[in-house]
Amino acid sequence: MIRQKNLADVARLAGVHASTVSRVLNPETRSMIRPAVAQKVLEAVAKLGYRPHAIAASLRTQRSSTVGVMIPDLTNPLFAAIVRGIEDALGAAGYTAMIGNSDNEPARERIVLQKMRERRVDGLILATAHREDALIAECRADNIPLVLVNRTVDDHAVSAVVVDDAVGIKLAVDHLVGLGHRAIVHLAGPQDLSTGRLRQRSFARAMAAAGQAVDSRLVLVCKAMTEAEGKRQFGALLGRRAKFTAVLAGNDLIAMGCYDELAARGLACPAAVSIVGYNDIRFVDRMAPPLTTVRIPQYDMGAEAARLLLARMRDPRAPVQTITLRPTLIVRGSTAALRRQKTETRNQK
Amino acid sequence: MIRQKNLADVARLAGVHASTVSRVLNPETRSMIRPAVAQKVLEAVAKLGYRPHAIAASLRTQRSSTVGVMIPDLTNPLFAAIVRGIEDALGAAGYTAMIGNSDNEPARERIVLQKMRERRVDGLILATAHREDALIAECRADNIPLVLVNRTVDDHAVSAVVVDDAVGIKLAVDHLVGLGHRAIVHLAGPQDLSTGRLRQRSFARAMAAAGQAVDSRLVLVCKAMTEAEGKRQFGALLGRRAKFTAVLAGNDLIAMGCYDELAARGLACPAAVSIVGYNDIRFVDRMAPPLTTVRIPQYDMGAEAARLLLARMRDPRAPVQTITLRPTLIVRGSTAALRRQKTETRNQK
DNA sequence: ATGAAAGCGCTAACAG
DNA sequence: CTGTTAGCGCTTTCAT
Repeated sequence: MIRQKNLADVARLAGVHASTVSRVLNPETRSMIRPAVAQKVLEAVAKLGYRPHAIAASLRTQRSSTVGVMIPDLTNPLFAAIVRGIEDALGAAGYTAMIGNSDNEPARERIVLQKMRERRVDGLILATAHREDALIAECRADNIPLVLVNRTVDDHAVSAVVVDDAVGIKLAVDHLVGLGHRAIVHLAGPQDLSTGRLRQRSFARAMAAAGQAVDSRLVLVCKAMTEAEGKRQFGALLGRRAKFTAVLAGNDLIAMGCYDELAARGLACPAAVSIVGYNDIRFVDRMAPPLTTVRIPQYDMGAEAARLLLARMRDPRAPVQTITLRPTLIVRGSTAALRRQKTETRNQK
Repeated sequence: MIRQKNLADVARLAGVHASTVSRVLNPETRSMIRPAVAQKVLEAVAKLGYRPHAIAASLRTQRSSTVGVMIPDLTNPLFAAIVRGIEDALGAAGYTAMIGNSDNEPARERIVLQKMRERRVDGLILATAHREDALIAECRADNIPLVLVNRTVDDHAVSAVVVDDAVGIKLAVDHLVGLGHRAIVHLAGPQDLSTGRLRQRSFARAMAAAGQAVDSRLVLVCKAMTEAEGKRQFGALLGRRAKFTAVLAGNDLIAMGCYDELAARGLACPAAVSIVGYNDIRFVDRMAPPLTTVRIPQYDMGAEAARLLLARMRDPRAPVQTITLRPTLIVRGSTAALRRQKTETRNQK
């Protein structure tokens, strides 16, 4: 690859000094230069096909215009949607996202974060928060602008964009209770995640508010928010012949795991069991049956997180705040009135 | 944010020169330094919590260790999977991916590419190739290491990792013909994309090879590989009362659009129409009905593209090559033998 | 085996 | 309004 043109090359051709070229090219300083000169400079730029050297500029300005975005896994549609929201909002402000996948492994989290900080990202958006998170504490101590998305930390010492899970879970529980369900299973997410924990607590509260007793044997904690783990836990429950008529899953993937386990046992949803998911990730509306789930504004969460971070990067003393977005219930085919499924439930063996 | 530690800080504490610290920290030059000194340096590094300044290093070495990855849309599971493959393979070699979404808009493609080149990416992986692509021609002229993935260009002047669509389409056609289908629709992708074009031509050839005449009225070209466009084209076909019993869609999303249109008209798949997709993106196995489709090794395509690029970046004279991976047919519930659906097809209005 | 010095390309005081 | 100058933090030749 041949040497790219630099400011000096452009300056020479335009018959001005390099700093003049720099000023022409920077919108902030453009007005300092006489239009006639600016014109000449722009022509030289075009003629040489000059491209600014962002790395050199970063070194000089001590700003990379890059934001680190760490998520568990890009192939999870939830995070893909959040990332798009982040990228679009950052891009509009001239920032670029540097994306890293942690696969929910703390070791990888460290590596990814280390790499981002070596590249001197101006800020971080993390979708990987644990309720108590040493890595996040470190970032905070180092005073790097930081926003969490989807999950948050227990001490709320960091800005975050989350969903009102109390509302979301209540919508789901009331829907099921309204359909006549009483024995409702909750397949909670990991309890070291704010989402897993809050949804579980909200489940208990919502049931109480609906005048229903929670059977603690019907609350199981999944070790991960995955289909495999959902299937495993739900399978264990079915294996011990628990009595129930509906399941509220910690997220859509866990709900998918329930679908799998039901299929494996020849049971039908919603005929034998009603199932509600959480998040409304892409494609769950096309499943068999279409999944009733709690919709959260995935793209907007990302965009909002980016905006929060942008504000923080502009003004490092911007206040820590948690933005809580409202979820909505999307009723589809995976839930049905108890009456209709009663007989078939008895066939459960 | 307080000033981060630099090499000079570490050097001072360790009582050596900054260049010595640099040599200790670089695996390539580590052996130049006496172990005792290296030890002292490492201690100073740890004590100060020194983090290398990747941007400064990049400016000096003229290598960013970053690769630009442009895709149409991250929320399309096909590209999310490809990106994961790319990221994992790049990461293993110490490179980072800078991801950009084009949304299939040429204007955005230009902007994204411009940004990547300003950041001096060491190479590019593009999943956005058009059969004739001016942007790619530019990159080639500028001699930047470049690999295409999924799609390629007509002149094959650029390295690429693609799928053998002739094989994939033939598998699909033979499957349908084997089920007794004769009047088969092909909803092709855009003809300015290698995938859209090649799959359409392969469809004609595979039909011929199977001894079937292609009714040109049954071949429609979608303007985009999306659900909406699939639904639209398929709807138009149904609107004009075309006679057919099966559809081979240009990709899974187009197939989803067919599902939508059938549902809107109260027609059943596969009872009224058999449908085959392409790509086997995540979740199509859970649709109603589970989609019969051609599986392509999405993650591996990404990983392979990254490896090709890494080789090219190491040795700029590495040969241009196209790697063609084999697809497989995944038979699920969206296809059925003709006999069973015959009567219902007649009910089509 | 280590230090000294230069310079990657840019921006931002400062000078005029 | 434009030029001069210094320096961001690092790597790498060159010297010792």
